[in-house]
Amino acid sequence: MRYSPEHKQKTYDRIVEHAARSFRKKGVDNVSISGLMADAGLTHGGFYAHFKSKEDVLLVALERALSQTFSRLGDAANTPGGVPDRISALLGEYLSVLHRDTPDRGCALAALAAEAVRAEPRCRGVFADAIENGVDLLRKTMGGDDQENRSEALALVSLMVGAMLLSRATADSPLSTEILAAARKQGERLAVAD
Amino acid sequence: MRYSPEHKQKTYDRIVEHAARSFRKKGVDNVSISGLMADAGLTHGGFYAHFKSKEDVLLVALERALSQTFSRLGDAANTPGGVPDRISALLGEYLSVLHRDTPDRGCALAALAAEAVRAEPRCRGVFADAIENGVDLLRKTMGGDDQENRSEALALVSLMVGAMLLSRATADSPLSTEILAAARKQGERLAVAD
DNA sequence: TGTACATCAGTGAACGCGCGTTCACTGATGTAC
DNA sequence: TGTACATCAGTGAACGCGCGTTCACTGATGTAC
Repeated sequence: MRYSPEHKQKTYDRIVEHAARSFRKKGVDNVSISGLMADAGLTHGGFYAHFKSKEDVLLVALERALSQTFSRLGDAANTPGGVPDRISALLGEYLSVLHRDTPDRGCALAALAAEAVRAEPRCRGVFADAIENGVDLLRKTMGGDDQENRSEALALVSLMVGAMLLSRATADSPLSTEILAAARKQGERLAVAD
Repeated sequence: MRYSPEHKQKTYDRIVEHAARSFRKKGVDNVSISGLMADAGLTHGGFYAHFKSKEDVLLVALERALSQTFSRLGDAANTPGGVPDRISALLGEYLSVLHRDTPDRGCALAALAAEAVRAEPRCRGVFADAIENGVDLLRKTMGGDDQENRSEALALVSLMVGAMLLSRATADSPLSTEILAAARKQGERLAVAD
């Protein structure tokens, strides 16, 4: 079956999209090549026409997942209003119960950072780029661009990712939503105070 | 070989101690029962004289790891000086390059939260207790105990865990130590400001 | 005190299973003439 | 326009491997008498 010129690209995209979701939902080691290909409507052997290894698809899937997350956060931060409103919208989007309960569509840093780096050290470069993107987005949203601003943005990213991680780690306790609310509140304080 | 009365307890402790380190170092799925028992100087079959399953030892190992971490943090916070000094000592202990580079001896929330909850939902209870312990320690260190204080403590725990996670996820980039420094600085601001 | 027996932590072969990867093959479509 | 051939995305059997768990067994020590 020799397919139309853009067919292979479409298949590739389909595999990456399913991989980006599965890895975030199940963790690196609980995703199998067979499962990924079945999700994409294919059989396992064909995987190697697109990727050299499982680690390769992980890397590409992480990039896709992270760029989708930043695109969504950028939209949220584009809300009308002043700096406090925009910061509040961005934090509200990230630190939501919906985000907590749909890790397969959410931030790959919160879902996968520890595992992915263990499985494939090259992930560190992808994560570093993603964090810089997050810092840029936050600095633009906060306004100003001095050194203090960068330190605040780095801490805010850490706070957001950490709160999502801990909220998921306690998902059946009242603590879970309490963490989200506390991170929103203190995050706003960090971002808005001079 | 029937052993002396306290022999079994010693073996159990030895397995749990090695498990607590291996899980943090390698992740849940990359620790094998055989490896664990070999670390403890035993063969794999004997594992089931001590635990019902791999998930059971994970649960116990997490409890041990977390209680060791809090004991160390409590010592650090017991430094002489005022509230800012104690907060600074606690943050400095947690947000250190040493902690980043020795996950097998460090905080299990930063190393394992995402994976462990996926592998064994009962871990959520262990993590919730640990976070409450962290919050208690921070509130005592900050002084005061009103509602705002609790919100600050929850955000500080999230900031600390998130910063450690991201610092490890970027361990070969300049960003890694920048994250640790930013979290120390902004963490002190959060804790000390009223 | 001496002897027979019960205990049970630890051994190591065996189990069924799913994994990542390889490979000979298929067959619809693009290309050469 | 028609025909022969090359391409290569996708198929599915097979590979070697390590896993968690089970189980019949061992043998040093504690207990019963």
